[in-house]
Amino acid sequence: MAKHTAAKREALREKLISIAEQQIQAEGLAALRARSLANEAGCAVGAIYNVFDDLTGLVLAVNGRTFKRMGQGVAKIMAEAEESTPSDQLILIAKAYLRFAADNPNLWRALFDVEMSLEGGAPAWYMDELGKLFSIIATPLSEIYPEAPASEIDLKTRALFSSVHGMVLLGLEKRISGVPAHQIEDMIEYLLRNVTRS
Amino acid sequence: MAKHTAAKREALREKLISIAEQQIQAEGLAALRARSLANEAGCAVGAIYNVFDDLTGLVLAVNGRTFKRMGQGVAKIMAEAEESTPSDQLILIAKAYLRFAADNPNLWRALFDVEMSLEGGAPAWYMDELGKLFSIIATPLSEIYPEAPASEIDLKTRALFSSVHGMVLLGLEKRISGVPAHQIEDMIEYLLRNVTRS
DNA sequence: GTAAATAATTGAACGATGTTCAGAGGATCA
DNA sequence: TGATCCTCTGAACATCGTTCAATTATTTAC
Repeated sequence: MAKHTAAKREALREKLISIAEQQIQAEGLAALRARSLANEAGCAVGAIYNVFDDLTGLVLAVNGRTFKRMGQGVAKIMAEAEESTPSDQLILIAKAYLRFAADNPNLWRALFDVEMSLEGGAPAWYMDELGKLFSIIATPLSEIYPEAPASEIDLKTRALFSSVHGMVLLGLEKRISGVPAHQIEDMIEYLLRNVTRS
Repeated sequence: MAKHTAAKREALREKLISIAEQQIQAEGLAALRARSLANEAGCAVGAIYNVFDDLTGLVLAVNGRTFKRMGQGVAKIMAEAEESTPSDQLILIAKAYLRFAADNPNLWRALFDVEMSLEGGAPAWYMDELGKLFSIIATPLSEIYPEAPASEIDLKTRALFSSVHGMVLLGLEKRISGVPAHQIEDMIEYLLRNVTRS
């Protein structure tokens, strides 16, 4: 049984991620507490630091799950929309993004609120996941602008993703300029319909 | 001299706001420390709480200044662009917003990062300042859509502001998908030019 | 002008927080 | 079985925002 400790380690890791996920979902990233995590996981506070560098590492693991779920949701929408026009596809993707954010507000916010001060920025898989999302957007965009070079498609992709992100972000933000979800849908529809018409 | 204490109180208030403003500008909102503030202001930590409810109150005061400066910057651009087409005006406003954010990244971020958990959300003057920004955007939009009812102009205003905000936010975010400032300008130009063409 | 009342200021103390680390305990391997 | 390694423990540490009894300054009342 040479793998006993490794298995226990992995079990604790998964357990902590699940508990943190629940906690963030229920109370938000800012409410995450090391002592409360250890309590619910049935371990000592120090054990957390044997599995993760710090709480940021744990949150990044939670975000990995969130990214995966979000990616699956968006990919599923795209699979169902093979026949639609590129413009409709973009709108469907954006609405799927909105729906995910509206259904998982705290987990979604944690994707962008986590403190990543150390070193050169986000970890590689973070950028990978973002890249996947971008490439899903780039596909219909390439159909709309068949002559455009890759650099231009990339710029338009970033522009559209950032715009939709902004509408979702501020639209869901109750304290600033929050609006009903159907209004956010209308905003998305207005923007994308007008940008992408030829 | 019945006003001595009130004057001193106001002086300390202004001093604290200025110091906090410097600190946020230099090191970011997260680096603000009560003890460091008191040190630089030459008072005890407790004195801060005689002038502000808590550090959030102080940050809100800093944000008030920031909002004012930003509003002036945008208004100045609009004054210079009376002759331009509505579409060009929108682009100039957005670029002024970008320039302000790029020139004052930490103060600009503090506008949205400050924790406003208490009660029903942002203070009234916060919404007022946002309303002013919205009405500046609504003016050229009303020219582009002269037949649109107010509710529709409002929706489009929110859509465009949120979109530009998103592009500036993610564009300036080094760790996620940061890009050179001129690329953000290109993104803004692409989006607004295409949305607003008739 | 002086005494009483009111307000501001102080800084040690409080309760949290994330993180660490010496010691204890269990797993692994020769 | 014994030696070695790794993990786990939880008290201790440094730091944070915030409080509050005591002290000092200012204002008011006479």
